[in-house]
This record gives sequence, structure tokens and C-alpha cells, in this order.
Amino acid sequence: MNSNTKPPYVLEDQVGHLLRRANQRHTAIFFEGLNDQQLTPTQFAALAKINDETEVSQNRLGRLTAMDPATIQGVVKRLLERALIQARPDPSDRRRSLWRLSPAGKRLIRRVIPIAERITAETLAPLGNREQKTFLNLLKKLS
Amino acid sequence: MNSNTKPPYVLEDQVGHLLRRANQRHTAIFFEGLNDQQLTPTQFAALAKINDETEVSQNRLGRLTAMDPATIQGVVKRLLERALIQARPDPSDRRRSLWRLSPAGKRLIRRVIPIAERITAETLAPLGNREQKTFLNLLKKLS
DNA sequence: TATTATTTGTTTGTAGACAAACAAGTTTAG
DNA sequence: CTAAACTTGTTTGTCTACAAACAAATAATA
Repeated sequence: MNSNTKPPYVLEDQVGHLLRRANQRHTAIFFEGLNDQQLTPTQFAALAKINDETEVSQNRLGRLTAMDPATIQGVVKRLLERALIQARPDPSDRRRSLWRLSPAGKRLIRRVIPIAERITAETLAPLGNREQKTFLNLLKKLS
Repeated sequence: MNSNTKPPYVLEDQVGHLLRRANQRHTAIFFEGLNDQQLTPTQFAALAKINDETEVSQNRLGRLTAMDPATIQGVVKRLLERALIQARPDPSDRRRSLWRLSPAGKRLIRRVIPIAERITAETLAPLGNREQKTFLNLLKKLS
């Protein structure tokens, strides 16, 4: 009887490692589907959120997309350089500027959302229909 | 009857976004648990894998830990600078060097694996026991 | 054997991700 | 009303992550 042997630490079975790999796979699918638009997942997320909100400050956009101030700052900078978004100063708070989509940004997000939906589908493709729902449910509890 | 309305695109419900957030949460837990050891998740993964394999080349280590050559190069460099690993040239292939844990690296990985197990547990804590198994199963299919 | 293809590792460049420290503006509480 | 506390956004520095281009070594094949 040797039933109290501790199982060894197997990197490949750890949540952290699996999450990282699943993420890698997803971003690879993302870039494959969207590389002609030259959008990264975070840039896309920012555009999609601004599209929902019409007008947001930088920090608020960061909170909505789960990026910290230093990160969202760079993302916004690059979207601005490409003239996909535009800003005006917040009249009631001189620290803030309010960001919205430019006409080009609006056109882009409309063209790209259907592609994003396909990317989501492809990412989940290894799972059956019920499995997908279960997985998303559990994943939501971990995020 | 208006049952053919397409559901809107909700960023918060997309796998990609949820995976990214789950990953963020996990790395936050990781750093909290291991910040006194000053190990990042990838550095830990590299050490754990070298520990399993006894001796590996850089590229092979990258494959085992799912890091591309440019990434593993930096990780190995930093571990070397801290003298947690050491190398010898591969006698049968002059391109390669073979990496193993230094005595300090061995001590560190032994001390840290139990902590890593707690980190895994804490990451999965929002799920019940059955849910955890289900989740890991499905996640594995997506990575 | 000579050529071709593959593998190993490096370098450069771009893009997230976050900590820490900071200035400037705004809110809150004493 | 004033001082303290918080918010907004920036900067610097470290660490993944990966594409692309490359040199050197090795393996495969014509």
C-alpha cells in the first residue's frame, strides 16, 4: 500500500500554463483573421468599446477593456496615430480628454466585428456546442 | 415576431477577452504568491521544465514551455544572470549549449513548487471540485 | 559529394502588461 | 475653506510575445 504518494508537479496540467497556451492559440487565430486590418486584440477591444460607449475618457476605456493606465495609453496613442479615433477636451474636467471613433474608425469596426465573431467561433471550434457554453460559464467565473 | 434579430457583439462575452482576463487574474495571483522569490511565470516554467529534463538545449526548452526562440532566449539570459541555471556546450552539435539547474536553481525550484501548487489552487478556487476538473478538461482542448 | 533544406540561436523592431513614481486637477472631510 | 485623499494621465523600466531576417552548423537528398 502506497496510496499517500504525492502526485508530481506537471507543468502541462497547471491552469496557468494552459491559460497561457489557450491565449496564445487565440491570438494566433486573431492575427490570422485580421492581419490585413493590422489590428491587435487590444486595439480591437478598445475600438469595440468606444463604439459601444460613443465617448469615453482614456482611464475609463482602460477599465472597460481591463487595461491599466500605462497600457491603454499606448493603445490609444497608436489608434490616434492611425486616425481611427479622435479626442476633444472634457469641458468639465481639465485632466480628461474624451475619445470617440473617427469616421474611418467607425467604418473599420463595422467591417471587423463579423470577422471577430468568426474568430471567436474558430477559437471555440474544438469544443461541442454544450461544451462551449459550459466552458464560457466557468471561464467567466475565473476572470 | 422578431426572432431573427442578431445578438449584438458584447466584448465581455468573447472567449478571447475572457481568456485574457483569466490570465491577468492568474498572473496577479502568481506574483502575489512568489514576489519574494522574484520569479515570473515563464521563468518558473523554464526552471520547472529544466528540473524535469535534467539537461536541455535552449530551443528544446522553448518548445517544452511553449515559448518561441526569441522569447526563451531572454528568459534563459535572465536566469543565467541570476546563476539559477548553467550551461555546457553540446559535444555533438556545436550550435547548441545544454542547460541545467545550478545548485541555487535546484534549491529554488524545490522551495517554490509547493507555492506554485497553492497558486494553482487559488486560481481555481472560484470553481467547485467537479467544475475544476471539467474546466481543465475543456481548457486543455483549447490549447 | 555537392547542393539544398532544416535546425539552432541571435538581433531588431513592435506591441502588450504592469510596477512605481510623478504632476496636475478634482473631490472630500475636517 | 483648507488640507488630505483620490483621480487622470505620463514616463521609465522590466518582462513577455512574436515576426522577420540572419549566420552558423547540421541533416537530407539528388
